[in-house]
Amino acid sequence: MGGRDGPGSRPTMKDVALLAGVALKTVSRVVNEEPGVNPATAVRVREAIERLGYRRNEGARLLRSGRTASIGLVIEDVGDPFYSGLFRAVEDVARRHGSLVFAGSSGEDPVRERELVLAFCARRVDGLVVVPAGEDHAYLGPELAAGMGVVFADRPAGNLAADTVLVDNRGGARAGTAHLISYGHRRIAWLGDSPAIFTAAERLRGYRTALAEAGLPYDPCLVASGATTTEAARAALDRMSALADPPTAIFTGNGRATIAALRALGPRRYALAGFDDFEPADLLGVTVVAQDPVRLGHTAAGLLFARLAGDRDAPREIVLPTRLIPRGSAERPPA
Amino acid sequence: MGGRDGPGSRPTMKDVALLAGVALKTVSRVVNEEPGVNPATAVRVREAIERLGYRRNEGARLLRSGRTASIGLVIEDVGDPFYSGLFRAVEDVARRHGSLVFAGSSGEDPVRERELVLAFCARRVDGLVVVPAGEDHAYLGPELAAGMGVVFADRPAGNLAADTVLVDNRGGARAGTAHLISYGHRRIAWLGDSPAIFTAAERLRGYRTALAEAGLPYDPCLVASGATTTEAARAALDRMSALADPPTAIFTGNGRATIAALRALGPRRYALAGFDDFEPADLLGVTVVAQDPVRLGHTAAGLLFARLAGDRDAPREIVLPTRLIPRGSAERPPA
DNA sequence: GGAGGCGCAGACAACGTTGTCACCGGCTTG
DNA sequence: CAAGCCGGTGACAACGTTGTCTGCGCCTCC
Repeated sequence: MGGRDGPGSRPTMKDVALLAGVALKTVSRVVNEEPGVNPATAVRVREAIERLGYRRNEGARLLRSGRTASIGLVIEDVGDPFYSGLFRAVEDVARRHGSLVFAGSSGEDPVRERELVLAFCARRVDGLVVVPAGEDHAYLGPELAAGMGVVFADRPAGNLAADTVLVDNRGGARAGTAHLISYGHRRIAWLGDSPAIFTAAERLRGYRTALAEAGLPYDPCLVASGATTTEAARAALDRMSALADPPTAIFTGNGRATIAALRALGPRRYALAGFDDFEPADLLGVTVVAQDPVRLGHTAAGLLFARLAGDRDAPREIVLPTRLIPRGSAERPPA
Repeated sequence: MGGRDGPGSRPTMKDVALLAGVALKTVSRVVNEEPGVNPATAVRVREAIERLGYRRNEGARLLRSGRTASIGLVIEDVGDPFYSGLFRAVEDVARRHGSLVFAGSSGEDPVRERELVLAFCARRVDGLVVVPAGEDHAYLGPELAAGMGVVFADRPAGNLAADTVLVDNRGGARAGTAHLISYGHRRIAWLGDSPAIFTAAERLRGYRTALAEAGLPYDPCLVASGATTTEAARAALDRMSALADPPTAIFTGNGRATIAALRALGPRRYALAGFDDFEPADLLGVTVVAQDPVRLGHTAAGLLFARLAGDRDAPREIVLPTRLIPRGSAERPPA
C-alpha cells in the first residue's frame, strides 16, 4: 500500500495537496475543519489523506501557534503508588483539556529535577506540575514570565512565587501521634524520611507538637530519620528496643516507612500508626493518617489549567486536609 | 482571542544574536557546541543567552532534524502499581537514551488507546511502547513504515507485525494452580478479569491446563470472571460457598483480584494463591505467581531503542518467565 | 608573490504548518 | 450597467531552528 517514500519521511500537506490536486492551504483548511471549503473538494482531500496515511505534524503546527497542548509533570518516582496516583489525577484533568502529559522521575535529585524541567521547557510545554526536590526554583523565572503555567505540588518551591498545593503534613502527623498518646502511650518512636525532605520535616514537627501538647518529652533516641527500608527500620527498632526505656508505639512518617516497620517488627508487639494510606492497609489492620494523592493531583492540575485559561491572580497556596483512619494497629494500650 | 502573552514571548536565537552582535547562525553554533567559533565570541553569546534567559525551542529544532527525542507510552492506568512499575523501567531506559516519555492511560478502552497513540504520533514521538487494549493495530502501519519504533508489551498486537514482549501467563497460572493441587485441593475456584483481556484469558487457560493435567474436571460454577472488586468477589464467593461441593482453594487471576478476594474472604478459610506480586504480599503471607513489570518495561524499551538505533531484523517476540513465591496462604490442605 | 589553506562569520534556504491577503468568476444590489 | 460582495481558492510570508554555501581576512608554502 502506498509507501514508496523511504523510511523516515512521512507524507506532508504538500504531498496530500499534490495528490488531491489542490493547494497546500486548502489541505490545511480541511484538516483544521475551517469553513469555506467546497464539500466536494474536502472529500477529495480527505481521500488523499486516507490514501497517504497523512498525520498532521503537531510540531510544525505549534511552531506557528505557540501552544503545544502538553504539560510536564515532575514527581519523585513515577513508580511510587502515591505519586502515580497523583499522576493519574493530573492526567485526567489534562485529558479533559486536550493535553498530553510528559512525566519524569526526579528521584529526589535537584539536578535531575532541573534537567527534567528544562527538557520540558525546551519542548515548550504549556505548563508544569512539579513536586520539587530542589530548594531553588529561580531558574523558572523566565518561563513564568513567558506565560508558562507552573504549579508546585506536595512541597513548596524555593525563591519563586507560584501556585502551590500542599497537604497538612504537620496537622496529620500531630493527629496521628496524639491518637497513639490517647491510648496511653508515652514512649513513641518516629520512623521516617530524612528531614531534608520538606514533608518529612513537617511531619516530624507535627509529631513533636503532639508530644509537647501532651507534656511528653522529645527524645532524639526515639527518632530514626531515613528509616524507610526494612533493614534500616530493623536496625532502628533493635536499637530502640534495647533502650532502658523502650518505646511502646511507633509513628511512621510515610507509606514506605510503614511497610518497612511492619516487616521489621516481626514478633514485637508495638502499637503502630503511619502517615499515608496504602492499598491493602485495611487488610493489615494498620491505622493511618491518609492523604489523598488524587485530590492533590486534581487540585494542582486544576490550578494549572486555570492559569493557562488566563487567570492572572496572585499565586495561591492551597493546603489539603488529612484524615485519620483507625484500623486497630494503634488502638491498644502499652503492653 | 487572547493570543500573545502579555509580558513578551520568549527570546529566540535572533534576539540573542542581536544582543551579542553576531549572526543568528553563530548563536546556533554556540548552542550546539559546534566547532569553529572564536572563544571570545562564544563567551559573548553565552552571556547574552544568560541575560535573556534563552532556551532553545526544541520544536523548531526537531522540525529540521526529524527526531524528537521523546517516546510515547500507553498503558492501562498510570496509577496502577503494575503498570507504573513498567513505566518506571521504560523511563529509566529512555533517560539513558536522552529521551523523554509521554505517558497515557487507555483504561482498557480501544478508542482511547487509539486516540492516545495518534496524539503521540502527531507529536512525532520517535517510538511507542504500547500495552494494547484494542485488537486491531493496522492503523499503525503508516507509522511503522515511516520508521517509527513500536513495541507491544504485556499483550500482543492485532493485525500488525511488531516487536512484542509478553509474560508466560499460561505457564504461571498453570504452576500456581498446580501448586494448590499439590496440597490436595480438588475444588479450586478462579477469580479474575474478564477473558476479553488477553492476559486474563491466557491465565484462565493455564488454570484449566493444570486441572486437566491433574485429572480434575473443569467446573464453570467455580469460575468468576470480572471479579476484581471486593463486592464482586464477595458475591462470587458467597455463591460458591453455597454449592453442594464448595471450593477449598482459590486462584486469583491478578493483583486486584487477589486483594479483592482477601477482603471478601473475611473469616472463611480457603487456601489462596494469586497471579501478580504486590507490595506487601509478604506481610499478608500470600502465595503468588510473580511477574516482573520492571523487567517487562526494560525489555520492551530495550527493543524499542534497538530499533531506533537501526535494528532492521524481523519483529521479535520475547516471553518472560514467572516465578512462584510460596508464602503460606496456599500451603495447607483442604479444611 | 600568487595559490591555496585555515579560522571564523554570515546569507539563505529549507523543515511543515498556519495567518494574511489577493484573486477570480458569478451573483446580488442600486 | 457598474459597483459591490461572496464563496472558494491559492501565493506567500512567517514561526525558530539547522545545513549548506559563500565571504573575508590572514598565514603558509612553493
